[in-house]
Amino acid sequence: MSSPSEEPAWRQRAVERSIKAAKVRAEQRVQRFLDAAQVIIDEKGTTDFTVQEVVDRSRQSLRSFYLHFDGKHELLLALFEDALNRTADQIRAAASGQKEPLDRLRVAVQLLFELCRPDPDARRPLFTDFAPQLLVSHPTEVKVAHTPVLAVFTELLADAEEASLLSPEVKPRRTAALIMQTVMFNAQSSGSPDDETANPLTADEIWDFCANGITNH
Amino acid sequence: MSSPSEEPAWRQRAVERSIKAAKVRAEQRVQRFLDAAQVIIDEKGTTDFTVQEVVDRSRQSLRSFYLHFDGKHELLLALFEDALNRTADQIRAAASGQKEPLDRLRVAVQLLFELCRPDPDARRPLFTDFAPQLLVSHPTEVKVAHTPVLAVFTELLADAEEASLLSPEVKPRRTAALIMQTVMFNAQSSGSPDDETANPLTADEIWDFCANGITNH
DNA sequence: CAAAATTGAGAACCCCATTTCCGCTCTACC
DNA sequence: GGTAGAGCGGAAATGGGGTTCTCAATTTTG
Repeated sequence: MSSPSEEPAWRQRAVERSIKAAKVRAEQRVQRFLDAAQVIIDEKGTTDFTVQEVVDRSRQSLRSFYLHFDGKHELLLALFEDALNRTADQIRAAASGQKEPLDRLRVAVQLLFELCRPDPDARRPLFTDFAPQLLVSHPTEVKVAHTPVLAVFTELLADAEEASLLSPEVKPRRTAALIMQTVMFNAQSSGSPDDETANPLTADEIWDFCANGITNH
Repeated sequence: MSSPSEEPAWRQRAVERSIKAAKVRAEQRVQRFLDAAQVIIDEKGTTDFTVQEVVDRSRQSLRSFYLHFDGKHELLLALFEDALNRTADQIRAAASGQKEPLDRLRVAVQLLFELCRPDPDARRPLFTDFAPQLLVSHPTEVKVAHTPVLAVFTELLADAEEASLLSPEVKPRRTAALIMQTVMFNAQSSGSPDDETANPLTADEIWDFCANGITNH
């Protein structure tokens, strides 16, 4: 009786109009939570905040928080997705500065590497803290969040393939995922650039590794 | 007066004898905790156990647990180290079955990949759960725990280098770390083999990636 | 304006790691 | 052989944090 297929269009529209206001309000509240969380993260340089802090900062209530989010993890995922979207844009922009497909790819790899590297000064614990944390608790959602960055690399690889710059067995889509994860994870466990330990992996090294492999041919 | 330099050797020995028994007892208790934890992990196929469970299983007490371990993380690290030691041995053994240096390396890469891949059937959540979890909380210790596996790959790469099979710019030690992490991390986020999703990365693919890179040369 | 839905403020609940308290037992040392 | 002390089991207590619940105030809707 109330199946969508039997709902007259006019009713749909009426309901929607009625709901729109509420929807806007809800979105505003959600945004306030997100903004508050982002501010806290920027301040503390870590994702070790409590839900209570976010609630206080956004001048709302716990009740409201759990009304809009399924839990803390959804908040984290939302922030993570935002960050990855921005990152994807940033990488795309940087890559577009190069003419040659392989140069574009190189720039993309090196930038992603620098962005994911843990740097105590730069305030971006999204990758160094969120990623591993969420990867444990919600691997599927994390993969989805990676999509925009993955898309950039897929494009870049497709371009390179079209220019016959890649080995014939390289499949752009699959290799894009391979490269992205290789770069991101290796960046995270390479000490920060100013670390004195023996392992400050460089962006060049990782690019050489991805591009040329290790064999002597 | 009680400085070590003034302690006569006979006293040192006497004390040591006296302490040895206690030490053995302590080691046995520690081992019972470790065994209990391992059993629970094997049963549940996850590392989501509580300290209380381990205590009950080992028929000891919470008090005793915190007397022997600084906290849950030490227990996890201990298990993780054990697992990585066994893994290193296993890889070394498998690799030794091959004659050619590059074949040994390939076998090592492929085996490590399979071992780190999340397989619901195989009971080894050490890599899929521990690693990310500990990497967040105790990155330094995790790196130390990786040492034995890293050593295997360093040897294999050194062999290959000696046989002039590697590109000249490849540094065995650094590249070993690069390969190990690339393999481990990519394995963890590649769906299990029987997964229907589009991304069941294969051991061959990751080997090709590491060995040959992506460029067309 | 009245009914209904949304919020706020805060207490309450739960899970779990970690600590603490109280006896008991076994070891070490005289 | 006996006694002080360390080691230990059992269980209650503490504490941090996420999540839920209660109730009254407020806003939105009709």
